[in-house]
Amino acid sequence: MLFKIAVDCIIFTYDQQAHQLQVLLIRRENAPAQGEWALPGGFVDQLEDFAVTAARKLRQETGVDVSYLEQVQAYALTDPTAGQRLASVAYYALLDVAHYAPAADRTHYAQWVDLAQLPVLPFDHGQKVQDAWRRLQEAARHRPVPFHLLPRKFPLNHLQKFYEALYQVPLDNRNFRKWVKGLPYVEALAEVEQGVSHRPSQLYQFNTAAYSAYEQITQRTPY
Amino acid sequence: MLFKIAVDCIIFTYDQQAHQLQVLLIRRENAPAQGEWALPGGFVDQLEDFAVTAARKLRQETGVDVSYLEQVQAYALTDPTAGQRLASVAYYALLDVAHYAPAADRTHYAQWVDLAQLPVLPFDHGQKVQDAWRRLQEAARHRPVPFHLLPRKFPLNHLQKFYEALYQVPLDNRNFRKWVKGLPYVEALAEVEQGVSHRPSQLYQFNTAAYSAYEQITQRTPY
DNA sequence: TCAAAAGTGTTTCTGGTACACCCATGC
DNA sequence: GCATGGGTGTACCAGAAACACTTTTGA
Repeated sequence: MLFKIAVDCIIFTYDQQAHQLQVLLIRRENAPAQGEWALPGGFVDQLEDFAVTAARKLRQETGVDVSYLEQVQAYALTDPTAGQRLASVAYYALLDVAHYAPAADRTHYAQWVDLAQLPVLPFDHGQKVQDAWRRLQEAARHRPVPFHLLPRKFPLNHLQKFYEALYQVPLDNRNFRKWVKGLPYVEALAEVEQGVSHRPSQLYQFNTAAYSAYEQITQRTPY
Repeated sequence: MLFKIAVDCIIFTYDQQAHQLQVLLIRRENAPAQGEWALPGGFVDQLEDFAVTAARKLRQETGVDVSYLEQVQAYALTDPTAGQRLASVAYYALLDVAHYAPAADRTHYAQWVDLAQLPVLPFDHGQKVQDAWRRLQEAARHRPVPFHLLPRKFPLNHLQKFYEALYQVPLDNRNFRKWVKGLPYVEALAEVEQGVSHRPSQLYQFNTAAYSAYEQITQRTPY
């Protein structure tokens, strides 16, 4: 039994204005579900790892390289209306919104959509988004996820807002700041925000080298 | 481009005598890698969810239903010697060793092998075992994994040995017992072990209802 | 001087870790 | 009575959680 295999990509970004995680959706140009909003992706048409396929498709869609790409899982399409055997492998990716804004004139083809306000998606795309989100939350416990989605220099409050959006919980800002300051790989800069009508915030940045060192020695307790 | 899709199963069990996690391997009856030890599995030949396929293949192999089945991930076989496009989806499963012992006369076809002493496996099966093990370790932090692999009634020390095997670290038994006694879903029985030449150990069992209740209220802290 | 958001410390509590000896049984 | 593995408690420390006011800027 032979299958066509699709890769579906859940591309997350973070909207600093709205303090919301967003997902990139495109309007499907072909049947089935033509004209509906759905996840970007495409069929595997080369002999290569699925991650490579996913990265390639995304580069075609957006013109940029995503900075983080992980497999969610594989899904069998149990309702193959087209009479074809279909399987799909979902990947989630992170993309700084500043690096990719859908062209204004193509707004009808690709758009960032708030995770909280997703339309009903065709096929199993809704499920895939949920699964990917869960995976992203899990990944962010062990890995420096937010730095892919924030500008290089950011104030701590933005970082906090990001975590609040990711986990959908409010965080205590004093405890949060204390926690971040204990991380050796988040480094305070001498710089502050400019031109705001309130006390300017100090800027921080992610330190890759410090993170590598830190990663080496990190161990998790069992059970 | 069309693919054949295989499911590969990493079936874990726990050997109480050796205090070792084990994986079920079979001797491949067909080329490629004919006669070598490899993971059980087979090609997807029905229109159904991959998990269902995996469960079916395992029932065919072992004659029993596994009690836990989770997808690891999908892999593209990047070196298709057969000239065929192959993909595979790995699943890991848990099976109480008491429920399935490979028939003695078929020892050459299926066998439990210590995770610590795996032979070199063909294809990417070695990688898959490692990935599955990692996933199992992760799952055991949040879910009552061990109870699928221990007899219904067990002494706490066996539970401890299981965790030591799973995470490959020694645990302090006083702290471990303290931890377990704090879990509402592990319930002490009035019964003790019989016929051992040392102090008999008290038996415990997993309480499904208590676990369901506990699961509801469990929340993990973000970041 | 006001509005708006940034920033700051202390106390309490909980859970993790380290550590050494007595107990019940069969032989 | 001895060998074998089962079973117990306490003190210390680190990290999480709760909690309210002052600071800096532009308008």
